[in-house]
Amino acid sequence: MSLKHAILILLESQPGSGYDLAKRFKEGLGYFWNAKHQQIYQELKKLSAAGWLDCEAQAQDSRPDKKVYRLTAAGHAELLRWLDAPVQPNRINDALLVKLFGGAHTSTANLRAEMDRHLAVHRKTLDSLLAIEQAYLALPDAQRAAWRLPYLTLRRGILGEQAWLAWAAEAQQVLAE
Amino acid sequence: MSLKHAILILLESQPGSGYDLAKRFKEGLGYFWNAKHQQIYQELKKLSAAGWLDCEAQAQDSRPDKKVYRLTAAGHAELLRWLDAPVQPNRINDALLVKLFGGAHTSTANLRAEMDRHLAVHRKTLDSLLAIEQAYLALPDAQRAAWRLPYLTLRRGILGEQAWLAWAAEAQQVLAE
DNA sequence: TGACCCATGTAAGGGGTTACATGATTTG
DNA sequence: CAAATCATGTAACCCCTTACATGGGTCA
Repeated sequence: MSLKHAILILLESQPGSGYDLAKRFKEGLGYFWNAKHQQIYQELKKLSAAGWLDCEAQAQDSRPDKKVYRLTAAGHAELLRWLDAPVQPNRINDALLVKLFGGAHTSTANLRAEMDRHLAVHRKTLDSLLAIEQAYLALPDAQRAAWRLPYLTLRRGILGEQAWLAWAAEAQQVLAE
Repeated sequence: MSLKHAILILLESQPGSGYDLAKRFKEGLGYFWNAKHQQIYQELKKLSAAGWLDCEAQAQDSRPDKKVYRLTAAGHAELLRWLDAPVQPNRINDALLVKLFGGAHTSTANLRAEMDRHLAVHRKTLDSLLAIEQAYLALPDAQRAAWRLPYLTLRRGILGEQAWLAWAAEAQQVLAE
């Protein structure tokens, strides 16, 4: 899939370590691509083996050593190739919907409780996305222009979460009967 | 995850073969849970090994034999257990957003073409969901009541696709500049 | 005749999670 | 004193996709 290419994109704009990437995933890409550190370290190894990354060990005092990765020319070429190729639309595998689909076999109280749990998560996600949007909108024009494509992905998150919440309202009405 | 439990739900309401389930996935659950036949056959084997399904070979003339699976008591208990337990919110790994995020390294023409491809897919999906909704709304009250929970999952699909399209309109405006 | 439906699988490999493992430094 | 941050990994396992494999019946 495209964890590989997400990593290439992040390292293209700024070399970094695995730990570093994990943080950047949580912040920038986190709301539409998740990756745990274990997987990131594995991918970095594979990307290096493929010749797309160079790795330089960097000693630090009073901190563990780190390995700083950066794109090679081949890595850059691969990134461009991937960006040029079509990506497949996403499959969505949503366990909550499976549960609702089969919900006739359990109590509506249970389903309501489940919805409430998810509602809390989605509300929190939306709030944090809106906060990031506020920060973006407060930037000077030049920086806003530089971030306009990442901003589109943020908008996707916001519209998606708002739609989720609108649906949840419908669902709660049905479950209240 | 919950492919196992999606299968249990389908077989609970109606015993069937692997081929059969693959079709039912495409129709009923398909817009929020995807499964290829290869995986379904594997899962059926595992579910049988776990004692959750019984399998009965059924000979047919002028057609290949089929294996009809149905829930055991243990399978039914497992389904109830799963329905009672909380499910984790979904992770979303969306390659299109990764591409947009890194889109500064390619041409906007390329990004526009990519968006157009996805747009066509999402429009088609929405159309088919709306058609299913029309069929649902035309049902007599009693049947509508019986399908109200699956209908909620359909609504999720509709609201989700509409939100996607609204976002795409925003994105196209940005990419048109 | 070619495409599609019925019907079932194996095998290889990639993607991702969970559990386990270590150990110093900084902050509340 | 406890928790979080910095920093890196291994191993086992599950989930899922892709490619390969077979073979009869129906319909245009």
